[in-house]
Amino acid sequence: MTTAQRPTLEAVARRAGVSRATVSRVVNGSTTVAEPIRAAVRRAVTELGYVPNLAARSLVTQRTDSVALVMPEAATRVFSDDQYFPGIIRGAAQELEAAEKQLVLMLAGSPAGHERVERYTTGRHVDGVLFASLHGADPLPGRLARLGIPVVCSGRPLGGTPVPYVDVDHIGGVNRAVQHLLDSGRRRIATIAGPQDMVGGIERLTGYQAAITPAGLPEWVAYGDFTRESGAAATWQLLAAHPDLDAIFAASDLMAHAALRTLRATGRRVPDDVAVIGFDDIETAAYTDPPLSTVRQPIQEIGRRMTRQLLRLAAGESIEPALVLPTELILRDSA
Amino acid sequence: MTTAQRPTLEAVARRAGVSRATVSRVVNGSTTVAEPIRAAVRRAVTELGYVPNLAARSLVTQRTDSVALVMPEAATRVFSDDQYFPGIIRGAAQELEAAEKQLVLMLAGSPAGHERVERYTTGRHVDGVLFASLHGADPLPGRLARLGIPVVCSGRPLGGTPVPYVDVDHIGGVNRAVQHLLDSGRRRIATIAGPQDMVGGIERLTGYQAAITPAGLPEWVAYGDFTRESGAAATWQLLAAHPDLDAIFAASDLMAHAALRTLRATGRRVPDDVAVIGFDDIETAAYTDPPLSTVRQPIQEIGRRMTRQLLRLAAGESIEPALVLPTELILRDSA
DNA sequence: TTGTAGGCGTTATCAA
DNA sequence: TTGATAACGCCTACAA
Repeated sequence: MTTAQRPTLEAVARRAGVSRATVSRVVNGSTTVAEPIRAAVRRAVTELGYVPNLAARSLVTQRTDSVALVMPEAATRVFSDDQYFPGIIRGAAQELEAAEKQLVLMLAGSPAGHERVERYTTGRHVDGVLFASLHGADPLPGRLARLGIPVVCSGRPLGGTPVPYVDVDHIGGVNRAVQHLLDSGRRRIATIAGPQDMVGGIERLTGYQAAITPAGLPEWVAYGDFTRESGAAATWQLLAAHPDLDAIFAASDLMAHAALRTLRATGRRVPDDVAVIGFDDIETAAYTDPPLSTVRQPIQEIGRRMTRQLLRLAAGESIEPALVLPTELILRDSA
Repeated sequence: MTTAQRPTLEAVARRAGVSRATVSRVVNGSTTVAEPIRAAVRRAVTELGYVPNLAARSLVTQRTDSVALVMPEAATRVFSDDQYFPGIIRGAAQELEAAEKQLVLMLAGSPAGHERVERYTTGRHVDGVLFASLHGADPLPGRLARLGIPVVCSGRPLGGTPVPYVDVDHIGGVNRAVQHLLDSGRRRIATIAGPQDMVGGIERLTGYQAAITPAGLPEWVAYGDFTRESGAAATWQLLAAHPDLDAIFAASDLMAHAALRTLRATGRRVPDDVAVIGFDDIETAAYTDPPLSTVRQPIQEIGRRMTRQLLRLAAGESIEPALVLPTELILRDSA
C-alpha cells in the first residue's frame, strides 16, 4: 500500500512562506523567532500534519532518543509471575516517558540473543543501555562502558570493569528476616538460595549466613533459580536432609510459595511447625495460604532510579557509581 | 565523555581500497561483488569494527526496522501478576527477534501517554504498530490503518474502522466452563464479569449468558476490572445479593483467586459449597487453595501471531482480517 | 531575527 | 563488476 508522502520541513516552510531553518527553529522551540512567524509556522505544521523524521534528526544530532533495556534471561524467567522484570520495565518506561525517550526492549536469554544485543548496543543505535539483570561476569556492560556508551545495571556487576549500578540491600534485608526467625525461637533454620551466578542470589545467601553463623547454628542450604519449580525441589531436598527444620528463608517469593505448598503436602503446619519467609513481596504474597512474610524490595523504584542515572550519564553528568535502596521486612502470617 | 568517532562506510572503503558503494553492497549481502574484494571489505569491516548507522540507512530506505507495541493500560494493570501483558511482550519479542526488528514498548495508560503514542506512531517512526489491548472504541488503530500504517490488535477492536486482529474464543471457552458447572449440578451460578469497555470483558460475559439463559437460570452478575481487588469486592457483592450461590465464574484468574479467598473468609468451602472457575490459566492458578479450574488462553501465542501478521502486512502481503485462537477448559480442584 | 548552505552516513541510480 | 553522484530530511554555523 503506497501512502501519501509525509510532509517535510521543506513543505512546511513553503506553506508558511519561510525558510526551512525557521521552521526547524520553531519545531525545536528556539526563542529567536518572532511571534507572528512562529504562529504561521505552527499553523502550517498543523495543517500539513507535519512530524519530524527522527532518522534524519538523529543523523545530524548524533542522538537516537532511545534507550535499550536488556533482559539477559531465559524466556521462562523473564515473564513468570515474579514481577521482577515487569516492575523494572514499568519503572524505566515511566522515567523514559517523562524524558521523551523511547524504550527498546531486548531479550537476551540465548547466546544468539546476547550477541544480537551486543551488536546493536555497541553499534550506538541507542543513547544508553540498561541491564535488568546480570548473569555471572557478563563482559558486555563493561565493554559498553569502556566504549563510552552510558550503561547502568540492576544489581552490582560481577565483572571486572566497574559499571554504575542500582541495587537493594539484600544482605541487610535477609539479615533482618533471619533475625526475626531467631527472635521467635527458631533454631533449625534452612534456606533456599537463589542462583549463585547472580548478585541477588549470592548476597541473599550471604545475608542468611551472616545471621546464622554468629548464632552458632548450622547452615542448611538448598539451591533454586527463583522459580516455583526449583523451590519445590529444594524444599523436598531440605526436608529429606533435615526433617526437623523449623524455618525456611527462601530467596524469592515464588520459591517461598512452593515451600508453603510442599510443607503442607508433608503435613507440616505453617507457621506452627515451620516458619517461612520469602523475598520480593510480589502481589501474590498477600494471597498465599497462609499469607507470606517476606522481605520487600522496591522493584519499580529500581527501574526508575536506573533510568534516571542513565539519563544523567547520557547528559554528560557524572553519577554515583552505586545506588543502594533499602529493603523492608513485611510480616504476615507465615513467620 | 567524548568518544572515538565510529567508523563510517567511507572509512571502510578507504581501508579496503574500494568505493563506498562496494562496501555498502558487501554489507548488505549483494551477490555482485567479486570474492577477493568482498573478502578485503570484510576484513576492513572487522578491523575497524564498523557497524552501519541505522538512522542513515533508515533515512534512505524509508524503513525503521522497528515495531511499536502499545499497551493502553493503567499502570496498575499492565504489570500486576496476571501475566497477560508480559506474555504478549514475550511472544512479540520472539517473533521480532527472528525478523531482526526492534521492539519499541509504549505505555499509554494516561491521556498524555495515549497522545504521545499517537504522535509517535502516526509520525512513521516505526514500521508497524501492535496493540496489546484496547479500551472502548479507541480510534487510534483505525486512524493508523487508514494512514496505511500496518496495525494489528489483540482482541477485536470495537471502533468503526476494521483493523486486523488476533483474539481467542472467549465465548466458546466460557460456555464450556459454565456448561461444566451445570453438568456438575450447579444451579445458582454467578459471574464476576470483566470491564465492559474491553472485548474480553464483554464476550466472557456473553459466554456466561449464553450458557445460563438456555438453562432457564437467572443471571447473577457483578463487575470487576480483572484485578484481585475488584474480584474481592465483586464477590462480597454477589454474596450479599445471593448468599445461596453455588458457583462463580470469574472473567480472570486474579478475580477468581480473590473469590476463593473471600469465599473461605465467609466460611464457605470450595468446591463443596461453591465451585469456582477462572479465565487465563496464569501460573498461580495451579498454586491457589484449592488449585483453580480455569479457561486457558494461549497468551504468548497471541503475541506471536499478532507479530507475524504485522510483519506480513509490513511486507506488503495481505492478511486474514482476524485470527481466533482456541481456548481450553482446565479442570483442577475448584470446580 | 531570518535565510543560505553544508553535511550527517546510507542506499540507489546510472555510467563506465 | 565497480564507482560517481544524487538524494533522504534535518540541524546549525554563518551570513545577511
